[in-house]
Amino acid sequence: MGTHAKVLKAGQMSLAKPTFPAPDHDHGRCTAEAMTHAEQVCARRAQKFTPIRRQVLQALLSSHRPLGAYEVIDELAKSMPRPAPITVYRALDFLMANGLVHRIESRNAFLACAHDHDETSMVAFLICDHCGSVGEIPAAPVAQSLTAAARASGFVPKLSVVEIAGTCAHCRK
Amino acid sequence: MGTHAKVLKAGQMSLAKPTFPAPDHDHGRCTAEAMTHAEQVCARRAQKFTPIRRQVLQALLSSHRPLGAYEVIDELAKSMPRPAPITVYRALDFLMANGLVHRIESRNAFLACAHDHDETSMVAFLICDHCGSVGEIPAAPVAQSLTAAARASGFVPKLSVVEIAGTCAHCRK
DNA sequence: CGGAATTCGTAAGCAAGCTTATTATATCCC
DNA sequence: GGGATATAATAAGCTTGCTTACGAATTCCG
Repeated sequence: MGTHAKVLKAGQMSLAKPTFPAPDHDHGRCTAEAMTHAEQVCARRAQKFTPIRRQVLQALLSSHRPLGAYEVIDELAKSMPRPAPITVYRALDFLMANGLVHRIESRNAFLACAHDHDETSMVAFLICDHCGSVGEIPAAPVAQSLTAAARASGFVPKLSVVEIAGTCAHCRK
Repeated sequence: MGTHAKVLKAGQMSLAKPTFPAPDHDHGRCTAEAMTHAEQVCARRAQKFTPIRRQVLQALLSSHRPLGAYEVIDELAKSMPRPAPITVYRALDFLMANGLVHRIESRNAFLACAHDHDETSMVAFLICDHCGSVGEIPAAPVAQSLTAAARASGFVPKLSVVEIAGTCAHCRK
């Protein structure tokens, strides 16, 4: 069997790129794009994109797998004196506050947000149990029905966590 | 607010209660019910509802708030020699395997399942940021659309985590 | 009864996640 | 320049979540 180079049905939602990164995609370029996007976001908001913040984001971008804080530290340690936890946590807080990084609750881990999705719209995470990589899918319609159901019981939703574990297309062979 | 269709198997009670527990509800009775339900489930499945398992469930039932493993230990320590972590984790595993307890991923905590909901159907959790209590809402329709969206990108979902943080009706005053 | 299987207790330990406290270094802006 | 403000580094430590290893107790069942 050759590569199951199945072209993903692009008809899905309103997302240009495939929601799941192909294992052979041009990762260098995809991280570069994410970095310039981060720069733009920070510039627009007059936030300082300092070296340590940049390096933490870079570490997270090194894969499409969520990394625990200590994994980030290990990653950074390869190219600089090992940073203290607090240093990394501060950078992560900053990156999350600016929508550049997501926290994957069910894994206690952090994921660089690869796409430039609308900040207000909700996303769901697809977490592959096999290769560990994570895809994002827009979950606006889902969010709507969830929100409606929640409100029906007098609950005012603020933040939603939708994380789905399973097997991604590339590992399902 | 919509009345969601209740398709229940014989022997199961209905989901007639509000999804969120009122602060002044008859908690003694609600835990008693949950205990007898647990007994029935265990009996039906020929599982042993041992004292320690019973006590762990009781501890979780002491509030509608999810408790961390160590909080459970603290709770148990009030009425017995402090149990070791492994003891509690074993009981929790058992209770989860039998659908009597949920794990709240975003909190690393455990919650006694108050209602007797259909085991196959999916639930979403509403977590109040203020009082910490948790309500459950049926999320079958949501699950369906999520699953469909996931499959569209070649992903095969196995386990879904839907946890919504916000403010409950009783704290919103 | 007596062996097998399940459950429980004891003891110890480890890694991850996150924090507090304090001092140093940039950066901004007047 | 120089004070105020934001950011980072250093150092230390705490809590929680969870595990391994192993022996004792209990229960099941032929």
